[in-house]
Amino acid sequence: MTEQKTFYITTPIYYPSDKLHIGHAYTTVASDAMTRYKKQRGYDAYFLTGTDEHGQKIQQRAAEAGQTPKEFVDGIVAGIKSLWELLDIQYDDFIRTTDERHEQVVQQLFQKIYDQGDIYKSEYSGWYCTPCETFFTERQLAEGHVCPDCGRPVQLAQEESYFFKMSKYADRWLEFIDANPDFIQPESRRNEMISFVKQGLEDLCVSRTTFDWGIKVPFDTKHVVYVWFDALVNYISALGYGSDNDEKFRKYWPADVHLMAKDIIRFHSIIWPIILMAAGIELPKKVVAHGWLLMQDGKMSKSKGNVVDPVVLAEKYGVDAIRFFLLREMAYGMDANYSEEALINCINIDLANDYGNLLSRTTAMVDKFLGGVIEPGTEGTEFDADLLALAAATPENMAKYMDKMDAANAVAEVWKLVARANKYVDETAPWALNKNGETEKLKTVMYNLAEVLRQVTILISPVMPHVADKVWAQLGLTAETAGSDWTALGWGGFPAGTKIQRGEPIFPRIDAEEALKQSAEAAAEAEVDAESEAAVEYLPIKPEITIEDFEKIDLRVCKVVAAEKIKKADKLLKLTVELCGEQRTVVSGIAMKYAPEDLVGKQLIIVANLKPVKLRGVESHGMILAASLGEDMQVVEAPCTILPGGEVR
RNA sequence: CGCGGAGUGGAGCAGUUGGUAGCUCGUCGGGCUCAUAACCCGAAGGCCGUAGGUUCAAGUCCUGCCUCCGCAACCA
Repeated sequence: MTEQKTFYITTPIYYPSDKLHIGHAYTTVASDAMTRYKKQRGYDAYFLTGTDEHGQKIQQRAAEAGQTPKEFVDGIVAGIKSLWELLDIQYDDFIRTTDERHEQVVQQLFQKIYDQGDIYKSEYSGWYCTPCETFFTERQLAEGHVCPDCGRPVQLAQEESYFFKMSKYADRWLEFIDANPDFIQPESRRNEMISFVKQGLEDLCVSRTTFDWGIKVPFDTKHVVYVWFDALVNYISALGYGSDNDEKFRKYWPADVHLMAKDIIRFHSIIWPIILMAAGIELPKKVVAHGWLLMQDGKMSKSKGNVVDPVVLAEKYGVDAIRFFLLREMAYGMDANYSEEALINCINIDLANDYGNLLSRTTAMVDKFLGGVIEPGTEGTEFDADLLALAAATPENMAKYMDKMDAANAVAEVWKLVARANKYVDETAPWALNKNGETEKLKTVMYNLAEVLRQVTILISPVMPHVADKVWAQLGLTAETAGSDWTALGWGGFPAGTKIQRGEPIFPRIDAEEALKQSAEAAAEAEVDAESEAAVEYLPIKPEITIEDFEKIDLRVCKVVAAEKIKKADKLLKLTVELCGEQRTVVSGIAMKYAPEDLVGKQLIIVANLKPVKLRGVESHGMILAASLGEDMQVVEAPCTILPGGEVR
């Protein structure tokens, strides 16, 4: 007896510092649909998702919320799990990097790689620029051995760190990629990664000492393991790698697909494989990057966040519709535009008009013409063959794309069959057959339509897990009689003599105008909320200083005589200001709010005795004062009755 | 020259290994009446960003340029 084939798919583990958005939902829904599809085809499919809970940002966020990091992530993880429940995500395991089973494996791997000499303690971390608080490698330094950012001298500084010898594996990586052309998908990403590695791989710093919310380096507990090293290991730790019970690891590894958005392909296609190489573990079979869901008017913002909150969408339009839309719209490997209008369109056209309506008209005709009973007739029509041929080919057509992780085209193939069936209704004109008493033909036509509906519903149920039950109810079937996997797809599987049960439309059309109006109102409300929320986000008051401290700061009135944008810098303006009878140049980060011409002639306040610094190549002698709260910002204008040079205190 | 992506009929997109430019929506005209104002057919509408090059043949390969969009950097 042959063993059941396995299929192991993963999403990235999500970073719970914020609410998840619809992009995360896409990755997860796609993985879920793929898993269900593989199960339908008889695979032993295993689907892993989870959360990546360590790191400085989490530590900070927790501190802000007045919680321990663990308390903080526990709260968010609960939210993520309920979102997945809402979206009907059936994961087989949910790993958290704070799970003990995970931490053990990370430490074990880190130790192993260290023991074999591929992780080493660095004697020096590099050249340190104190004002910039940044380390640089020899190569990054600017001409004259100075800081590439500010141009000031750098010191040879020692920060103890552990490094992973990635460089050593670059050639092996390239060979591997060469031998496995399908490893990185789509191909454009593959090329990108190859050229990245060919530029030369640096050893990777894999430990941190500046915070402690992480997994301790086993042999040097001052250090915590770098979050990506930590996170990537989840794909095997979740399977019990290196534990007493590594049965799942032996069964499912190597993973068939690591699915993710394009921004983290580098970690998955370069760092992760090299960690595995170093550890002597087999590499995954495929790393697939999908595109981003772009918001209609730019990127997602907090105030709009509410509108694209998957929870809100799912409640408003239904989980099946959201899942269908996500998978149908996102072209393989490309970015897609999200808009609520597109979502509504997709629901009305594909689901309501094409699929839902096919069910309605079929059940209506069976009801009216045949007393509600579906059974094949003894006579067919000249149009049957074409319909049956497409129905027979559709599963394979769909599979061709599905197996490439191209859900959008896979769905499109199924929809060709839906469209064909609608056309078939027109061609055969059952109402005419009814009128002419051609009952046998009529029965055949209706049977064929019902059978197409059954097939389509089975094929699409990995994408829309709830739809089948609704369709079966109207067709007079159950999950058992209709079948649920590919073995049920043979033509003629529809039980003859079934009595149908007409019902309400499964996908009612949506009044786009009305729905969008509602959303606009909700968005406006959310914006108000966001604003009041933003108002609450005051920066904390800094520690007390003395009047002597304050007197060190020399604030002066100055007059702007010239202003221009600094190229290659979105936020910077170069101002020429006059004070005390002299002119000086100041760089100010206000270009997002002010055009150069807005400022000329204005009297502003300058910190006059600030040490000069070079920004984007321009020397800045001082700092212009500006008031800000959140996104809002305005320069502080000085009274025009005081001449430039007048002091402010 | 920071990294990357994109420029195809009104809108949103497909176009695999180069060989008559397709799909969905919208528009117009027609058909049907079973159905969720749904379904079916037909039509109009494209110098495939631009300038060159390779080729018998280029949306598809090569080079330059233009425009747009993300990310990074910049906030003294």
